[in-house]
Amino acid sequence: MYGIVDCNSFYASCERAFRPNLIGKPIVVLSNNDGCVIARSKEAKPYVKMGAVAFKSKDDFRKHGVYVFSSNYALYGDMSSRVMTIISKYVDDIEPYSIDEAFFKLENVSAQEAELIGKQIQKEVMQQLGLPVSVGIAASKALAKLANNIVKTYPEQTKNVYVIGTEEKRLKALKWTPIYDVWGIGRKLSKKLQDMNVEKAYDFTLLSDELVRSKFSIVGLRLKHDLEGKPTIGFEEVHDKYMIATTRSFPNVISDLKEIEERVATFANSCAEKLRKQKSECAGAYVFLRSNRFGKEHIKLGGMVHFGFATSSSITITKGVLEKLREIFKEGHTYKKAGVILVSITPNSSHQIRLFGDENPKHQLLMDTMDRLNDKMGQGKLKLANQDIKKTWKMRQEHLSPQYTTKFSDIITVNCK
DNA sequence: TCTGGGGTCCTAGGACCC
DNA sequence: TCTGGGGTCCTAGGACCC
Repeated sequence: MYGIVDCNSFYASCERAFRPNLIGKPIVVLSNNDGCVIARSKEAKPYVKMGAVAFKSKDDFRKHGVYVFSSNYALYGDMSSRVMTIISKYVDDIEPYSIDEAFFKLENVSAQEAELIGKQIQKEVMQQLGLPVSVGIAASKALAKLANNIVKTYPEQTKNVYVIGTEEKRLKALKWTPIYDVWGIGRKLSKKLQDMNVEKAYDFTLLSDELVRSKFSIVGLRLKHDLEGKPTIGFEEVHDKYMIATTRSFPNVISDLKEIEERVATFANSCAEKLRKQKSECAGAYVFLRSNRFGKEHIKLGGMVHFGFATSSSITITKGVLEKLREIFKEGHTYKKAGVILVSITPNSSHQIRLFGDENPKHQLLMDTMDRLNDKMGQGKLKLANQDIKKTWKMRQEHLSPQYTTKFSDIITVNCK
């Protein structure tokens, strides 16, 4: 059987785990730059829409006593890995799917046993981390997702765990689930399906394989089979990232190339650090620049750099990216967002040596040293000279909570009487 | 003043190879 | 009169997910 564990309102729950006085209170967590709402506790859902723009919602927050947090990824990332560790103890295989979700596999268990395991996971995560989770279990990943939706809708009746263990339950679940709630059916596809009179997940499974294949490609067909209870969407082994990106919006628009270069150099450097962390190299990078998508101007520029060999050197990557940036840059426009995306990523253990034009081996030593120093002394202590040195770009984070679990100075003190 | 960021997978078409 | 077949790699774009 396949299962999925999904943390409820994960970011909001992480904040609450260290602030018990917020139990039962509405909480929202904002995106980078405190831009918009990306997580809401159950209590906040009636008052705040997902994606609500923070500066426009201030009055609403005040009116309903909503507690507001900036996103604290050091905290969420650490809590996430603790959740994953607990799940691993109970299951035969685990596939972390996102920061707050993981699929798992159970071999040779009955529906009753599976439910018991689900309950144990739920209980231990709550006890050890104070995080509420929903568990869905079924014969395939898509059905497990469906079961999870049922839990989210009926937390009391299901007691946070639901198993689709019989054919009868499978059909009931399919007939209950609107097509737009099916995992893998987004806005575009649900519109298309509704035009074909497919309202429920069940209706989708009634279409012929040929029709689904022709209209929704192999992806749609796999989903259909998964919903029929024939597990088709595979269990993915954890692998290194195929793509690594650092992209940011600027607080204000920028039109000066020099300023953009500084920012982009920092993005490239941050990508290179992530790349080295996963022990990979890349052979290319994409750099892009674009205007404010809410403004009058609509300009999107971008270009691909090929390094000619696989590298993880910040120097090589930044240099290539900046050259490409200068090439694509157009004077006389205002830009709001830029980013760097590394592609053609391969493990550094299989580095292909080039007869001509490989990288200077000294880069590797220098990067190792930089990484070690930055690890020890704090991120960004050592930078490349083309990064933003004098002017520091700070993310707007007016409601940031402490790094309770990853920083010695932020560990909370508990008084035991 | 202010509107997020980071990923995956698939398809179609072009260029090329034998 | 007729004009093969099978394949790879790359890129851009679209759809989706959290």
